[in-house]
Amino acid sequence: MTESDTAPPTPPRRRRRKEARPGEIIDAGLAEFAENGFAATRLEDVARRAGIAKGTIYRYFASKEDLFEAALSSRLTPFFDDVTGMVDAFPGSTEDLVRAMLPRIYAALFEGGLHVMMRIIITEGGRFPAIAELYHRCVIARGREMISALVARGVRRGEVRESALTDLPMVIVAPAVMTIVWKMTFDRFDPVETERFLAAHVDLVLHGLLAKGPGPAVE
Amino acid sequence: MTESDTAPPTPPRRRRRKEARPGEIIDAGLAEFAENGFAATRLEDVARRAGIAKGTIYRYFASKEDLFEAALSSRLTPFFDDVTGMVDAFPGSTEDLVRAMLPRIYAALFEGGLHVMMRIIITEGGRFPAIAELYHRCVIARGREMISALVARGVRRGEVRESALTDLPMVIVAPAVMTIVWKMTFDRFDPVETERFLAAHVDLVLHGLLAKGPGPAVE
DNA sequence: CCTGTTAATGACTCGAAAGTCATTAACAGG
DNA sequence: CCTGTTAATGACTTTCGAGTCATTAACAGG
Repeated sequence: MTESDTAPPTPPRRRRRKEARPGEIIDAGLAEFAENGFAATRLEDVARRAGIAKGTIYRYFASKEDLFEAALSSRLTPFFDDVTGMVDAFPGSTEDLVRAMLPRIYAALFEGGLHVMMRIIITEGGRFPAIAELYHRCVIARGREMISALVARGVRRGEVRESALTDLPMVIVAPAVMTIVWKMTFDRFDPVETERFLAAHVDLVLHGLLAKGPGPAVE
Repeated sequence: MTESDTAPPTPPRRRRRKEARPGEIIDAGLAEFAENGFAATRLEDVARRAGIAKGTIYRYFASKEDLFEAALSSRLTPFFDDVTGMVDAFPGSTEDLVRAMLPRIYAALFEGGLHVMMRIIITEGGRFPAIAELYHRCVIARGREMISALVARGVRRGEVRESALTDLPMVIVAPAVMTIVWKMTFDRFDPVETERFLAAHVDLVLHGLLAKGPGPAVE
């Protein structure tokens, strides 16, 4: 009240923010799509979540599907860039590398927002081949290269045995995928403790990969 | 033409088959739900696939959701019954048991129709808690018991080491879950060879579980 | 063959959500 | 302060699919 001369007491209901809108709409859209899936999401709800009117969405996106694709494309985070570098540059043993890398992947998934993306890809990927393909090219394929690099490096150093795993390294991250699926479906009545799950994952991978077995677990 | 007196030349367009209908509708419904998800499935399409009119569906099911739940409930196959028995009755080593069991699980999934069910649970489970809970109780929980039994038996026999895996045995089937997810989303442009995947899975699990490592792979 | 019962049909209703557009008002530039 | 541009609005139109129901015809039993 005392400062009603500097700031307008009633800020305008409408605001023109051409730059900020698309990003806000995408944020709201991702949240709704992750929660309800593509078909069951109402643009009315997306608009409400973004604090705008439904019509405004159509100033920036031609259709619901267009928004969906734009939203997913905008989040192809270059998460794996530095992790790939990490594999090559890593000074220590394969065991140490695994013990460093899996927690990082879990953190990106469950503390960062990546699992929201994964959830959408898993539930809708089958019905949006273009998006699945994009995601495959930008994230999955690079993740696989990273794991391949890890295995190859281990074999080179004589720490990792040759096996069926050598040419199918994706199997190594399967427990993380399972965790995502579990959280999507069963978590509310049978919750997963991510840390314990991660520990079991590390344990399985180390014993499964290493030629001589890992050292004692680090606490 | 020569036998046109025994069979009616023009079979009636309508046929009254009160007994057979529900099953046929469920089959058609499952296929459509697996393909499109719940929200995007049209009952018109379910009807066409079942070779009937849309109205007929409502003679047997009260609503789309009712059909969905009936369809999923009808396929809670007691697949794990005999497999659980198999664990306890198995005469051989843990290694042989794993080598027998994982292929069976994969066969049930990918040659039997179980993966269709899994696909629906994965994509829709989050939005249908009642169904997820049912499936969890009837399939997932029993699967976990089975794996637990396998691990416990192995520990008892001195073949399996104690580890973080001992109390989180689900991690052991994670590669199978990942295979389902992969087939749902990326298979069309980067197909998985199920056999090779299974081989890598067996390899990982045996090295990950056994105290002394497995014997040479059996061809 | 005739006839009553009821399974099956598909045109219809109705509601919900996608997408449109004439109107409104925020802001910039004069 | 005035005014033109255009971002924003929300009531409106359109589309689409779930669910209804009066009508039709398959079959059974007489």
